[in-house]
Order: sequence, then C-alpha cells, then structure tokens
Amino acid sequence: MSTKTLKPTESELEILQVLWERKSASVREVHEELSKTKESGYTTTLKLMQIMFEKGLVKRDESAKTHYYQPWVSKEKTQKHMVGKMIDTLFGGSTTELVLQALGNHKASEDELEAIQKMIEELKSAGK
Amino acid sequence: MSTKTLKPTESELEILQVLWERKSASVREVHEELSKTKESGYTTTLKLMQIMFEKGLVKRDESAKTHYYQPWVSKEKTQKHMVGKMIDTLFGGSTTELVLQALGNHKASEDELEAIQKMIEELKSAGK
DNA sequence: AATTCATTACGAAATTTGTCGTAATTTAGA
DNA sequence: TCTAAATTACGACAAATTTCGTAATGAATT
Repeated sequence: MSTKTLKPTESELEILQVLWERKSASVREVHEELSKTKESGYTTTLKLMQIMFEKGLVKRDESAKTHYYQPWVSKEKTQKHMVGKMIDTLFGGSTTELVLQALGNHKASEDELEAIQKMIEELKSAGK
Repeated sequence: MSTKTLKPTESELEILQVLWERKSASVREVHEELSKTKESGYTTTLKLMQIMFEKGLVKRDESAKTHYYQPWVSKEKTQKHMVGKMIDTLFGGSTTELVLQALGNHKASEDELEAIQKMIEELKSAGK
C-alpha cells in the first residue's frame, strides 16, 4: 500500500467533498455542483479531476464514454492527516489547544456539546 | 485596519511558528530552527521572510545589520481563520465533527480532557 | 586600510496549482 | 450512415510558491 502522503489542494478538496458525498460522479456532475459556489470552466474541473486521477486521489470507471469518478482516499484518512498537520504546524502539537480554539470560536449546539462530553468520558475510562 | 485575509503558506507557517515562539528572531535563528527538521538553504529562508515582510505577515527591525523579525499577524487570528476554513472544507461546517475527529485520533492527557470538559460546561451555561 | 566573514538584496529558475482553448473521440439521433 | 452534441485528451499559459546562486553591503579584525 502506498504510504505516500497525499495532501489535496484547496480545489482538490472541493472536488473530493462532492465525491465523498455522492460516492460516484461524472465530471459534469461535479462541475455543476461546484458551479453553485464557484466560477470556472468545465474543462478546468475536468483537468483537475484528471490530475487527481494521476495522483491517485480518485479512481474512475472508463467503461462508458462518460467516466465516473470515485474517491480513492477516504474522508476519514484525509481528515486525520490534515488535522494532524494542523495540530503540528499551528498548535505546537497540542490537540487540546486545537479543540479549545475550535469550541471557543465556532458555534456548537447543546446537543453537540453533549456528544463531545460523552466522547471524553469514554476516552477517560479507556485511558484508565 | 486591513481586513485582508492573509493565508500563510505552508512554509510561511513554519516560520511564523518560530517567530510566535521567540517573539523576535533573525533570519539565521529562524533558519537554524527550521534546519532541525527541514533541508533547505539559508537564502531560501531569507527570501521567504523578505516576502512575508512585503506581504505584511511580519515586521522587522532594520536598525542593525542583522535584521530582527517579529510576527505581525497574531497566532490566535491565524488559528481561528485556518480552523474555520478546515471546518468548512473538510467537516461540512460542523465544529463538532472536527472536535470528535481530533479527540479520537490524537492523544490527549487526562488533565487536558478535563480542561476541555470545563470549557464545555462554561459554554453550556453561557448558552442557556 | 585591506581582508574576511556574515548578512541582506536581487534575480532567476523550478514546481505546483489553477485556468482554459482546441482537437480528438464517442455516442446517439436524424 | 452522417451529423450533432457531449465528453475526454492534450497542450499551453499564468500565477503563486519554493528554491538557490551571486552580487552588494556592512562590520569586525588584523
């Protein structure tokens, strides 16, 4: 298994978002989705996705004229990788600092806070 | 006050880390620090820091031959900005998802977990 | 003052990313 | 079959980032 550290770029992440959501999509479909919030040409999206294919970020089904793309890196792995990197480069290695920063500056509902509490309780008893 | 959204690049963040830590440092000092974990020439670091100066990411004292650089963007603002961006592009806008991911995958000590719990309690009572 | 040494300044190249126009290809419909 | 429409392939370019070599500058030592 290739352990190469794939760090998707900003644009690549936008595309991955769509693919993670839909599991599989054509260039056209991805492009339509992105067009809702972004201005750029169809061939730009196409090219990006082709490059992502070469990099191994996505795979694709070429059996029909219209190729269908699927994510090849998992959302979880990518999240883990990027969060880890951010903890390192921006929070001096402290997960807690990141968490406190996130909770302090970005709204979370009562229910969500409780979900986090529950998680913490589990971690504490597991760490015993 | 300029509200321009400064998004430091990867290399710029590495340099900012050092400056946030030391408050003030020469190119040489920053370069020595970076050299511990990274391979690149002195003039590369110099050039980067000069560019950061032009962008307004750092300021510098030029009164002596050896210039001393200080961070000009705050660590907190940068963290807030980048965490917000990550929540958007990688966690579908959910702060909680990010927090759970961080706690689940990256170690935190008992004490730290309790600090987070405390923070959550405060948020809950404030949100009432 | 002359030499040496460390620094900054500058310019240029290499890489990566994002962009799109145009050509080639394939499919479906007339 | 031939044409039209949509898709992929390809190449090129621009901008941003990272890299470094070399020149210019300034300071300190002899």
